[in-house]
Amino acid sequence: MRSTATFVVKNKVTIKYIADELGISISTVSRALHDAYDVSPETRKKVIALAEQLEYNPNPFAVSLVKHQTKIIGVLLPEIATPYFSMIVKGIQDVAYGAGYNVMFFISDESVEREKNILKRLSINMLDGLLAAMSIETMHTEHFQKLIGKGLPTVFFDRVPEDISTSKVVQDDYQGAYNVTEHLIQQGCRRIVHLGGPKHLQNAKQRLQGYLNALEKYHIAPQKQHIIHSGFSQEDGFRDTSIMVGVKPLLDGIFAVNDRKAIGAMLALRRYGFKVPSHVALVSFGSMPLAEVVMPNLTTVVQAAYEIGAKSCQLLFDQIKNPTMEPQTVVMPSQLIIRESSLKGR
Amino acid sequence: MRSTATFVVKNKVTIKYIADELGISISTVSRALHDAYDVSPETRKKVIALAEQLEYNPNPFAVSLVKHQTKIIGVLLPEIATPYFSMIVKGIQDVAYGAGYNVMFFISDESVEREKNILKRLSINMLDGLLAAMSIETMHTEHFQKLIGKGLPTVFFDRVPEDISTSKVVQDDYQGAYNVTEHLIQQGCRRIVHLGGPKHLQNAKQRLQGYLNALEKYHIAPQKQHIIHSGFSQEDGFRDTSIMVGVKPLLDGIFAVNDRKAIGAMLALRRYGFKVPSHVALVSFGSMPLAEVVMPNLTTVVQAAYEIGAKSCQLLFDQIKNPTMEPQTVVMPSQLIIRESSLKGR
DNA sequence: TTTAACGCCGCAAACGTTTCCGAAAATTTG
DNA sequence: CAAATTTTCGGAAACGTTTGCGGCGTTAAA
Repeated sequence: MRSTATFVVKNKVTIKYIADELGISISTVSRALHDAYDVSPETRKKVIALAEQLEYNPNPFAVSLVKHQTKIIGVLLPEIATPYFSMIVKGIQDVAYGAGYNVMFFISDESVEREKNILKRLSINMLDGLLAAMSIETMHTEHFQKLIGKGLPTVFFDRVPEDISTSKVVQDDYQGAYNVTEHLIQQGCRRIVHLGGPKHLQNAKQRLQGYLNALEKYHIAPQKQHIIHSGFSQEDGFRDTSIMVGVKPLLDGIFAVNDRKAIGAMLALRRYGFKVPSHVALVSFGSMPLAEVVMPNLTTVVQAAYEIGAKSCQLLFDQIKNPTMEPQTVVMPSQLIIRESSLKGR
Repeated sequence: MRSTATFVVKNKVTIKYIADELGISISTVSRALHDAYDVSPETRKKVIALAEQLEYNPNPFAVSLVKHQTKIIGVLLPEIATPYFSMIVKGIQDVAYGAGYNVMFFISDESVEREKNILKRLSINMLDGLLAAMSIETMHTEHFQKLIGKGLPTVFFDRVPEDISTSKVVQDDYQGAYNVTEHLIQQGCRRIVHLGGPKHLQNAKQRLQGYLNALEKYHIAPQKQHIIHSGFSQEDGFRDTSIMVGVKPLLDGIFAVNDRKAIGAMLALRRYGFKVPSHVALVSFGSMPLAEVVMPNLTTVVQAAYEIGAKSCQLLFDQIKNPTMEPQTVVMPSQLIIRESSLKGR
């Protein structure tokens, strides 16, 4: 026996309902609710009481329509299911929540095509601002420039474009790479392989440069065959390392561009009978959790993922508040954490 | 020398602008844009052409106001920075994007207080539906019930309430726990410790029950001192295991309620000189990546995190389309993946 | 030729707010 | 007591859409 379809009607407590209930006008209710001028204390009290009792919430869309602000920011990132990016998301989410903003997520899945579609679909007047990290495939940035040109406050983080002038938040990739390479050298490594990221990405470039400069500082000639570029995945690390173990002169250290790749490298080294760190010292860039879980623990330059997210969001709010603000590039300091995977000498 | 403040005005191409430009009325423009009746082919062509040229996007808020639907779903979860939940998020995001929906995220950070605040702040008419997983602390569910009572379509996943009748998506926790415990027994374990989750959580309960029933099946009397309940973190696993290694009769197997806890256990075992798996076999529940990265690789019941997210989202859309749909509970099958950490015999 | 039908279009209401402006009521001032 | 001022309020426009309805001009039917 089916009951006649009962349509659950969404909560209809509007400002008009309150006004009718109290026998006053909607404008008075509105003013009472924002502790504004032009309303007597008694009326205000009555309105507020009833609003609380009825659990009145203003319709955010109606408000947005007239106020031209949405209290929503967009976050566009290449992936979410890695510790690094999910930690960034947490940082963003925390400061946005604190500021009373809602967060809308978009994942490009490392595909420019999808990135473009997302931006196209994303109506500009839905967002007060945008936080973005580009996909690996993103070589050109017109799709971003168009949105920014239309007046959408934007801050890039991690994967930042070179040719757009907005605020940006990045890691100190260069210094981190320099330090960790220097550390390898001090451990006695002389034939250090660099498992690099995509060539065109700024942070990958910076890490490569840090590596090169550290070698130069110690008068070690960089070897072309010791540098290999690919993506950021564990599989990339595994494959590239499998190649590298066949290259002469034989490697004695690996600097991976990120932690997933380092883990791929570790697995490959084990597969081919190399011991870490005695045969090959291994270091990487990464966020915290992974590095402490593998055996041996990974020496890494830790990326302050949470802080990157939080800072980006803060910067975005600054710019929303003050649209004429000068673009600002924040470089988060990097910190070298030495663990077992690189400790040869002993 | 400062230029006079130039206020970047957001894109003002509205339906009205197009109408004026073409010398027709806004209603005609609107109808032309939705391939509706009552507009001549030529007019439609002109409108569409101009709209494309101007990159017209309807203001989603104005549309929402009149249509009473927002094309936004909310996702409330206890944390984002773990592989399990971030994988779920990816699943959600994928099907939502495919369906033309936007996703708004809220993180309770495992705090009921924050959970309640989020729900309170979340205006019901901003969302077409809600996907939710409860925080660890959540014992009562009135705050959810209130929203659902107001007519917000809701689907719970993973951390589901017992006392609310909505659609739910969960893991087959019982069967997974049974299988993995049986596997331990078949490996020769007889004194199996269970590192349990919070007692009141349904999935933790189910896993405990699977463990108990497997023991019973093999006529092994469960020992009270071999069962310990706490949270889900690596630290919890480390601490609990540190306690357990002092308990008599001495353990020979560990079944951890999730992978982070198992890793804590592994670290503790190593610290106290126990070898995995020869002294103590170790198994857990978990999403993929972590288990393959630690040494020895972890035997786990894999949680189909991506699928849980995707399925939940699908179910939510079904319910949005058909509000009178019967609530439905989907139990995702679990799969036991045997790796090194549990292989004693040999 | 008159009437009915139809294709195409514009008007206007509605969605739920905020806010400007003017009016009524209450109060103060001269 | 009249005038001026202040306090409190309601009307109405505006935000950008969608959509029901009525009107017009053209064509088909009677």
